[in-house]
Amino acid sequence: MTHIKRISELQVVIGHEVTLNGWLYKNRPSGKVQFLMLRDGSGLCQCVIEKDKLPEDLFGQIKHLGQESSLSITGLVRQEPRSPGGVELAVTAVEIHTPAVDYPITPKEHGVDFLLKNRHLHLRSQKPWCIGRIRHTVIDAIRRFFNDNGFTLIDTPIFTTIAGEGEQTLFEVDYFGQPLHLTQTGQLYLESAAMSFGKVYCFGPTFRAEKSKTRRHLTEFWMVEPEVAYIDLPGLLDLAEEFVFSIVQRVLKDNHDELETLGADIAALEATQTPFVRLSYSEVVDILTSDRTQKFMAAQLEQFQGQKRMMEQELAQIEAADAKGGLKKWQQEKNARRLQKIRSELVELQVKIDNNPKHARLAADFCWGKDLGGSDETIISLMHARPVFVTHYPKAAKAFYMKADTEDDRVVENFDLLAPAGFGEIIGGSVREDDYEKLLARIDEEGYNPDSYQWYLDLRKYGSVPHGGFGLGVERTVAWITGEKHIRQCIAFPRLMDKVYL
RNA sequence: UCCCCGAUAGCUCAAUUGGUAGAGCGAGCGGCUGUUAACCGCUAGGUCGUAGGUUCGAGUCCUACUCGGGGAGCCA
Repeated sequence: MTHIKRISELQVVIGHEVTLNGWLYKNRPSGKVQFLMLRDGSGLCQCVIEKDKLPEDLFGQIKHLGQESSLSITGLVRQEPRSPGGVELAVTAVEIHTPAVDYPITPKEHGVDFLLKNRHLHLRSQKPWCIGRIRHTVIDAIRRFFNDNGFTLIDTPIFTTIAGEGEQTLFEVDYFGQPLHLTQTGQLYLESAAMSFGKVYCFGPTFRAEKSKTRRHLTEFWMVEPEVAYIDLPGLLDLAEEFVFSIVQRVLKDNHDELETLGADIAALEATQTPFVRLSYSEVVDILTSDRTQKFMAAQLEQFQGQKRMMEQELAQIEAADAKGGLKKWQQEKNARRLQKIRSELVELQVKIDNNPKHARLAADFCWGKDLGGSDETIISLMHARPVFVTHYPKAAKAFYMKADTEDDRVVENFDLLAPAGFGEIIGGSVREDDYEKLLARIDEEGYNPDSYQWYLDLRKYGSVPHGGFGLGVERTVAWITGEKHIRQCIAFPRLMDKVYL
């Protein structure tokens, strides 16, 4: 009796005959034996076909199958260390569903633009698949954490009537003639829910119309936002710390293989232990403008230039060897591939070398009162091996609803969490202003219409309590954990500024 | 909006100071019983992003435009 199995289940059915339903990832015919790499969505498995085990015409047909042809393969499961999952299938029967011809994405390298234009197909490749699995774990860990800690899920609206932090960054939609906006945060709605349930969270897509074309920005991304009644800033930091730690632990436990395939820095993730670093904004300003930062940047520049020299040396050596001649064909080809790789790495390195002095200058010239720029966050996070909390930003640089610090009225009780190794901000959060008069004054100062905020002000009228929360960007978190440079790889169908592919 | 870089075969990239467009991968055919981005032989595949200009001659130089990448500003 043959059972249909998924590749991820094969370890427990060694010695049995099973059927796998999947797609051809790679075919290596070799005379009288063929190695089919099959993927079925749960993993990869090598299937070995010996010529005399199948009808001759079927064996020939399989030999000419293109990548991504859909197949059902039946065979005996046996241990084989040379196969990706440690087991392989000794094939006894093959059913071809749909042969594929000229699949555009090959196991070789492709450019960013090409892959995004073919995102619907690229999703089948190893790298997007691994990232997708890790994203799934991250989201599951997020829900588990809040559900297990007494939080109630509240689904806040996508169409919103009021802005969280300034209206110029919102997408406007025509709602039966009335202008509404796509949500950029569920926070204001969540605050009212917190007064009902105590501890709540929302989780969904969020939209920003900012003209930001960087590796950290999407116009549509997913954000989870907890909001808690009766909490202060230290309480929020503890919550965020425990929360992020739990996500990292879950990914390490559930997705070790995927992290390895992606080449993620597993040791660095394991080193992400609590407590995280805690700095105030003012301390960060001191660090940025200090000699220590200038030395740090200079050391980094020196390191980049050292790498550049080494690469240029290798380049020259290879070119000299080529010019000398007498190389075998395979050596020439190997050299050509290496040259190509070095050249593209040199371009990337040169950008870092060019940017270093600019970023060093931005840091040195930083004045108290400005919001931290992307490069400033990068510098601070590069200087620390653990995530860094930055607290107490200047009031003027932050949103109207943040509570002023009781000791220093110039700053608010807020925090950002910077992921280590230069990834930058993954969380922004704050204690909310809970005093009716102070909040009304801030709304006036920002020039907003108080009528629009009537219901929000009501929360301060009826049993107001200290409360606060934060938002964590899912794609940024996934990018940090997986080691991806650009967050567009961390969502299935990314929406970029001025660019929607599919 | 500004700055830098780029656009050559299906994909990734070469092409010496302007002189007959190449390679690898992929595709097709053939070979190989243990392959791991396999290997070996053969074949097909191009209006060099678009438009104009300089020149005996332009992939290469000049101008404009289109598209893409990176960075800045702005922001999660």
